[in-house]
Amino acid sequence: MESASEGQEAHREVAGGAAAGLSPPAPAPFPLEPGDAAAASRVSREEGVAAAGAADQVQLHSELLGRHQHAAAAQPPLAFSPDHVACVCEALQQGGNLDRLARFLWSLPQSDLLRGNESLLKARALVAFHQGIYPELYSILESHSFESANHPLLQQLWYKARYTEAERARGRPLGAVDKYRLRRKFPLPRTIWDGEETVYCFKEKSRNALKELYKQNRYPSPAEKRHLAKITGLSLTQVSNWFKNRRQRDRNPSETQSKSESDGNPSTEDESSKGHEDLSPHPLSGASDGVTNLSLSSHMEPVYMQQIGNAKISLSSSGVLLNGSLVPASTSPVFLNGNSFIQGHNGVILNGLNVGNTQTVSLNPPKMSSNIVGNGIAMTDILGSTSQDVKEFKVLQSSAVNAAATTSYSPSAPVSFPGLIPCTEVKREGVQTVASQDGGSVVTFTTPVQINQYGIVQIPNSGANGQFLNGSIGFSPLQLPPVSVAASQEKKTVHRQGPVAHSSAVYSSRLCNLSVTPSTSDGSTFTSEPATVQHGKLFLSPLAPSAVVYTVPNSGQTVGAVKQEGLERGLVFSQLMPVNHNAQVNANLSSENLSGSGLHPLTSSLVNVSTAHGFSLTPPTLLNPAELNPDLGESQPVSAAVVSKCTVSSVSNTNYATLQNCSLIPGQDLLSGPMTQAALGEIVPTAEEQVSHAPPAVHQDFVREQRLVLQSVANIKENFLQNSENKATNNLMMLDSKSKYVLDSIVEPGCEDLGTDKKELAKLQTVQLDEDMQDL
DNA sequence: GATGATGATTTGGG
DNA sequence: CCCAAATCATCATC
Repeated sequence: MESASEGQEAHREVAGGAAAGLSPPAPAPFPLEPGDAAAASRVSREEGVAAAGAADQVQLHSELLGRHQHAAAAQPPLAFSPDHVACVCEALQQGGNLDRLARFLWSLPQSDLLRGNESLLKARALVAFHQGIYPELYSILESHSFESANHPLLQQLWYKARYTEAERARGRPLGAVDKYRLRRKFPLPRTIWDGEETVYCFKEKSRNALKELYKQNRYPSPAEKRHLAKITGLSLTQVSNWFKNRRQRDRNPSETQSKSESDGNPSTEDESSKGHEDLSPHPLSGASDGVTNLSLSSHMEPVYMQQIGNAKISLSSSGVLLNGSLVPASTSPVFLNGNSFIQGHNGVILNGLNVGNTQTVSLNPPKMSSNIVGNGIAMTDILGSTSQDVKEFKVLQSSAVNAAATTSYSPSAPVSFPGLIPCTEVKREGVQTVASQDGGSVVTFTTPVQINQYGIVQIPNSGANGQFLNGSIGFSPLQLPPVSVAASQEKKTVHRQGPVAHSSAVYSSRLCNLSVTPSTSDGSTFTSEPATVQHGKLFLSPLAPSAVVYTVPNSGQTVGAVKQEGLERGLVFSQLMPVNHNAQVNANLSSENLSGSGLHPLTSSLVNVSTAHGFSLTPPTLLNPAELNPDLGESQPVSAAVVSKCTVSSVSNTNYATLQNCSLIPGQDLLSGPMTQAALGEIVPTAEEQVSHAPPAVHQDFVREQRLVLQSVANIKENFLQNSENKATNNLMMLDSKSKYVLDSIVEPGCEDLGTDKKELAKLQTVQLDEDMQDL
């Protein structure tokens, strides 16, 4: 309840909340009241104290300097870097001491170094608001494009300032309608708003994500909810409430609510949203009736959607997701079953996770080929998919125009995913390679593909390496023994931060080795290219022509368990980085299995498969975010960006261990601004990580290198270190297609990760203060 | 202001 | 703890 309220408040504050007059119960998102204990408490303990201390000292320092040098009429020398200033600003902001913040700002030199410093601008905006100098506030807000992390706060400032102005002008409190009109009259500047429509506190994107999952599963598992919450930025409670309400309203046909979502095409949504009244809660309810929805998301391309039997199939160049988790497709994959998936060479992802019983996804030759593979443009974010795309089953043939790659699935033998629920199969009948238009993509399924609920993909090698994808991607006969990582099964709540976060960060930022311990045999199979297993570490190198990784061996999982919880532990395979004739696979085992940490298994299990052999898409095309999607924000999950930036980082929070594609973060900030670190959540910065913020050189190496590395958390640290040492040669990157969402959910910029800086600052200022005192 | 949409809350059951 | 059902509160729109 509390969390719900909190979440609601938080969102309302951010979104339309302003209209309601900013309900007071919840702590204000920003401390406007000096001495706000709640705000102060938001500063993490150690760091917070340190920051506050530093801030105090800096404040004193600046005041002293001001007094001391007043006579000289000289601008006090900048005793600290812009980052330090930013940190102090943050500390003062969080401490709610705006008056002091104002004085601090006032005392700062008009240094160019500080110009453009976002924290400083934010602080100035806060001060302007606090002092009622609204024109200045508006000017600040409109003159600088702020990071999305600061949007909520600044948006609120914007609206509240407008309200206050109007109230003063009218001499009476504003009503909801008045505020609504003001919001319309003074829309948020794009500098503090991503442009995404927000209705009822929920962003359209979030709604779409919820709808997507709802269509496939009206009763998402807790894990799915968590994942959804993560990617939507909503709280778990909100997600649960949403599903609850949605189910309820779907159940009540009485309501006119054929719903806005079903708006145009009720028929297309009925299967999933209506007619399920009798469904009993079941994680696979969506599939329980054999209905599998392949949602489609497409931004600008025509998409073809076909419904065969009771399966809905939506395809798009930007990625399709099946059953559950929305995973942004980087290269236009087809996601089957969200959490874990296998992505083929050109973007076909077959996820083994409970695709459902007896689900058969038949893909019509021509259509499927062009759609699933129609990958050229990929980059579109799934969440960005307009519900219309999905609703309107009409969709149409995707113009393969954009598809530049050709992928053909033509295994000579059935591709089976052992362990998968009975008869779950994805088959492409009428195996025919569709001639790609202008070299477009072609996907051909000659044989049924079976996926198991663990995301294990076993593709019975059909002779010649079981050419599965475009001939360039084959399945090696090699089958590794079931992998299980010896790890404590401690509850997540135990070690959330600290070591866990750290290891996960390291882990994700530099993929190293996968320590696998052949053990339990739950049917898990790992199919991959030649690999070597040494000392519990599995090194899969050069994936040669074929670079499709499958499997998600999971120790301790009951074969029959078709629980999505378990599914989450599967590895997630995604093709994020087509690299020239190189194959790279990064595998990450579930953190839960690996370390028993609190890392979210779902996101912590990521595998990137980069296979470029035979890749026909020209790197530039794929790697240019702007081209892919001009609207992509800096936080968009553009795998290509990684290639260009070559900076890898990771994000993890209490529940998540996410492999972070640093390119999503403004490179400069990442490299230089500690504040960005803060934005990364609970990652514990380490020397190794610092190193991971690799120089451009990494990119080169990365591009050239073929590597498949799997690492277990058990060895994460040491392996990482090893890799650090061998950085020159081992430049690995873990890309996470979900990064964006992770980033989206990041809040609390704070100074938590600036511990070092702050301490140094504190020291510095202390020394200076002492000196000043002595002078005085 | 009326109305519908939507998120949250409460209550009761399993 | 999750769910369903009823209900409340708020928002968005006309």
